[in-house]
Amino acid sequence: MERTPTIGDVARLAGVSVATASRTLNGIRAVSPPLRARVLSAARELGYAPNLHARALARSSDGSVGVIVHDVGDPYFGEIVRGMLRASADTERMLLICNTYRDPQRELAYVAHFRALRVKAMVMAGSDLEDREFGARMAAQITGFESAGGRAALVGRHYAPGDSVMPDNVGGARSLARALADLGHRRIGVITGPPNLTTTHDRLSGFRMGLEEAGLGFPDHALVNGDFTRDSGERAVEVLIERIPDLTAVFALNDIMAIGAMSWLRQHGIHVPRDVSVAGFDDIPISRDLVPSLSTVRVPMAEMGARALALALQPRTSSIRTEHLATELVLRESTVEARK
Amino acid sequence: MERTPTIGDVARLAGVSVATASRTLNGIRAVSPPLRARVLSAARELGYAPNLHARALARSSDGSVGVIVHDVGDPYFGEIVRGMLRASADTERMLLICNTYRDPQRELAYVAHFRALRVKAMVMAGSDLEDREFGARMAAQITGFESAGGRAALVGRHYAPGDSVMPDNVGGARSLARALADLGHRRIGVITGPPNLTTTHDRLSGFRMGLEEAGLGFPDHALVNGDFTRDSGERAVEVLIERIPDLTAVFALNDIMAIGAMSWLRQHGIHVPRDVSVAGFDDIPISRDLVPSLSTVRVPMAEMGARALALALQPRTSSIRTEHLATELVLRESTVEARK
DNA sequence: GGATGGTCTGTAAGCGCTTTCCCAATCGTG
DNA sequence: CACGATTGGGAAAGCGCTTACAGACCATCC
Repeated sequence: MERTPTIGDVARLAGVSVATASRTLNGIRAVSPPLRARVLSAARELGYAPNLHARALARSSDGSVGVIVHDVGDPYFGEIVRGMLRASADTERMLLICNTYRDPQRELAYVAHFRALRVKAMVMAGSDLEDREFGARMAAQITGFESAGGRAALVGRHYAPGDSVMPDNVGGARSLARALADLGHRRIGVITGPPNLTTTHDRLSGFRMGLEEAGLGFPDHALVNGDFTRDSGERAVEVLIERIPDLTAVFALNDIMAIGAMSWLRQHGIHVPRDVSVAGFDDIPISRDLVPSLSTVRVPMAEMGARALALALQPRTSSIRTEHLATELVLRESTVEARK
Repeated sequence: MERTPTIGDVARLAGVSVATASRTLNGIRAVSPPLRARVLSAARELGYAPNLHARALARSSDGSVGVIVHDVGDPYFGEIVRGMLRASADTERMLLICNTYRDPQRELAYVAHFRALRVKAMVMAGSDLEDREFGARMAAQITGFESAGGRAALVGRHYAPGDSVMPDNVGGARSLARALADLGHRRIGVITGPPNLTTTHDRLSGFRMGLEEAGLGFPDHALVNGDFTRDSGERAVEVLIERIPDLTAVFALNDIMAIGAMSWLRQHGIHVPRDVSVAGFDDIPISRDLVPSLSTVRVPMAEMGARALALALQPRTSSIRTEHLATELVLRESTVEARK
């Protein structure tokens, strides 16, 4: 078990002081070519790699950015992360990615961890909770982080006190509602997300708004809670069909649940879209490859990630900035005219 | 821009030495209850969070584990990462996850970065390249890392000199080949992965082996290169159909490419499975929800991730350990008897 | 020729934490 | 009651790096 070489070893081998070695290794100009060459070759010879903790300590921040998402395995967040990675591909910048699995405690723990790591910035994606207690603690964390010089950017959050990028959930759901109404659907079931998420709230109220504009009402029993997972979509659609046997359309608040719903329908001999139309939200990559391909609302996930990262790396402005990104209705095969 | 409180501030406020504060905060060695209480309340009052870089420097390692995968957005790697996260959920352990997008340079850079961070262990998932130069450099990195006390574990790699977990690619492909042969398929096209990946190599040779056991040959022109992405599957199947118009089955070396292939076939009026059977490999979560549901070979991805992490956290043994995990043939709707 | 200024280089003081070493106080025991 | 054995707490020495600060050297200019 050898000792890892330090900058002191490099300096000694090169016959210079550690200061000179450090300056050379960091590319600071004022080092004469001969010394510079000696240092570099010494470093190479020893296989020297700087200890980043020591560096971060001395500089009192490493340049890395903390990223907090619900689950990178979920295509929605996967795309957001991909966008961030693409935007940071060329730089040396390190992204630290954490999954909360929607556990608020874990989320707070990660924020604390990132603060302890003195990251340069944090990006948090995923709807926040409509929970005062949680919101307050999160706000306190973020404010503390920023007042110590950190930067925070958010994706799709309303309440947290930081710069954010927001997809137009309300507008997207609204145009989807109108599209369904135009297709003649009158008995529409909705599979929601967790009731305390702002995303759920927004998509739902946009949808309701769209229906009302078309002169349609929307009974409470047409609403079943899901939790944004495939299996919950499967379970929810069963409840829906039981409650409203003559349903003509199902709107799931995200694509994953729509996939679960379509699977259940298919297994129970209910043809999509002939018997029941199905629509989702997000337009995750797989949606176009489903059979039938899924009608949905496209959310520019990768772009949201990239923009959020950019926001997080820009210096702080006096006012909080919010960038709104448009969503786009994508009608595919899974929605057709309502049967009579 | 306030100064972040340090352990010194806590100690001062509590009226004790930093040593006592540190001991209290780390729960190490008995500190008398009154002092302990004073320290804890001082820490709470100041909102103290230890600087992890300083801690890592003093302890000469933080406990974190570096994870290198091709792309977490790819369901295969997503599941592996999920397995690791689940296995480390209860611990304080931090996983640092990096995407290489199969860029060997980036992969080497990440390894170097993790060494510089003095991580406790690294887990690398994804087939390695059959490239001597790259292999040598990677081996040097890993050996260096381990001889400095680090631990390395690999998922699905042959050559790198570390403990590893390996799915039985050969066996899985072999039983799939036999299943296709049993269904009467004689003209089978194969969509491969990148030719220099060991995974490609193993799956292909297993498949060939299975066919030969059934007394079938396998012409070169029935082979088209893909790169494990959906779009490459789409392109490859087009070439295949052009070359062998009376094809009865297509085997894609992973599910994602099978999805692309099915999409192309569908768009060109070729019915799966009636006209052409399609099979994949991996059994990613979406595979069962496809229409038709996809026949494939199940690879226990999450378990591989969990096992690899466990391996990485166990102390090193004198000999290299390799855990083999079984794969399992999963026949679904996308494969049926060959048409005459 | 000495003062002036510029360019390199080295010395040393941190960055914030852990941990060894040591001392003082307390305890148990014959 | 004296003694070693324990125990709790503090001083201080690092961990490996960056970066003022200052000193050395050389060329330039009046």
